[in-house]
Amino acid sequence: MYALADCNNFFVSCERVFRPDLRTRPVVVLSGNDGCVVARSNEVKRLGIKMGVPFYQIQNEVKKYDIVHFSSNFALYGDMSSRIMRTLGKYTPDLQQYSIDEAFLDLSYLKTYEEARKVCLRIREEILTGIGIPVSFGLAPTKTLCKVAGDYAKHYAGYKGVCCIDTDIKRHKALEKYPIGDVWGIGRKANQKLTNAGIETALAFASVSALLAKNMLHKPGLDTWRELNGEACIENHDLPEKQSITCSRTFARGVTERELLEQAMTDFTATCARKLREQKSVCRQMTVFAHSSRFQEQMNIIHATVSFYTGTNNTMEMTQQMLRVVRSQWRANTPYKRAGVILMSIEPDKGIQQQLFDTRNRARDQRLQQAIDNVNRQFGKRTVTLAPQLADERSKQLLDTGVKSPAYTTRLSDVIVLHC
DNA sequence: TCTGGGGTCCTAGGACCC
DNA sequence: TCTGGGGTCCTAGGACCC
Repeated sequence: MYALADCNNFFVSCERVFRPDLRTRPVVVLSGNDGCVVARSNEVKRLGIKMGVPFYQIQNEVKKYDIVHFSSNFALYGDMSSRIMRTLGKYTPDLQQYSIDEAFLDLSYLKTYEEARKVCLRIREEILTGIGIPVSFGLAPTKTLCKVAGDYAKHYAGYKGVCCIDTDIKRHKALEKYPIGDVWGIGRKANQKLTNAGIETALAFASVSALLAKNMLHKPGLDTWRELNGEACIENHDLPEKQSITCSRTFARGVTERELLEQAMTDFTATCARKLREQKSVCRQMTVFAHSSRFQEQMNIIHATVSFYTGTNNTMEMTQQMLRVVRSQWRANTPYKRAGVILMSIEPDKGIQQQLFDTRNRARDQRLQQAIDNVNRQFGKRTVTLAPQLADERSKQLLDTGVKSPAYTTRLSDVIVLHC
């Protein structure tokens, strides 16, 4: 027995906690550079504005309906998320966080679905009053069915935020009206394929033979088919350690100055390496990329994957390699619009294979890196940086974000003060 | 003018082995 | 004329998720 806890309109809800005046107004939260809509209030959803639509394309609606917009504030969303996850964790021995605003709770320790439903109602109330975020719950024997139930909980007020699929009759009724394309794991391509074959609802898909499901959609599709039929087979892929770590950005404008691009990418490399050290890992591969706008006809691309013979998490070593790639592939007069660094082949930092002809003094590298990390942990992330990372005004403009709310819960100077 | 960022898993096909 | 059979490992790219 699983429960899916899913925050409603999460980023928008976070903003509204500290701006109660916006509770009844249409609100959107935007991606980096205020590019796309990544979260919408119910009022905005009702206007038919789609997830991921470029913000500039909806300017008419913004004016007409007086839509309020925010740039993403991940310091706020991350902190609100961890508060919610802590609360959920009190009610299950096995909490599987699935995304910033969703988690599966294993509730098999409870005897009946009715008991589980009451627990979910109680958690919902606790989070709503204690943290201020509305959460919907889907209860079912499989995670895919939880997703379906969660959807019903969100869209029909009668469920009071908790919907339960615990009998075959309820499963039938729920899947009958559920479009196949909305099922968790069925994406654009699979949806097209299934609708072409006349399979338009989740129930229609669940009713075909296992063989047909597998032939049409391979293993992932077969897993979805099983889950819809009540057989739990999507594992708790608890991956405490990331298998890849990315830091990438689209710039506010095309960057033609090489030093400026190097500066931004040194920052990306440093962020990736810090995350790698935080999870006590090393990597053996790093992909470095930068390219001009993907909406232009001809794209100029910097792209290379560097291998480290000895697994590393050292910012300086990785930065040297990153700069070597950028300097050898950089082309003048190219406006680089997007760039990033991806770390792969990640392993625990214990028992790294040493190399006979290693030219680096790794013990010394590590002491220096630790010293820098200690200073930065105590005095702030950018207290000690590499020289190419030195931020100047131009780089701030590159990553400029428009209207960001204060870091209400993570920066002392932004805490709201009440004068009574 | 303007179009996000960070992940996972699966599969096919190549290279290689005996 | 006729050109084996059974494996493993790695990688790139596709599909999917929020």
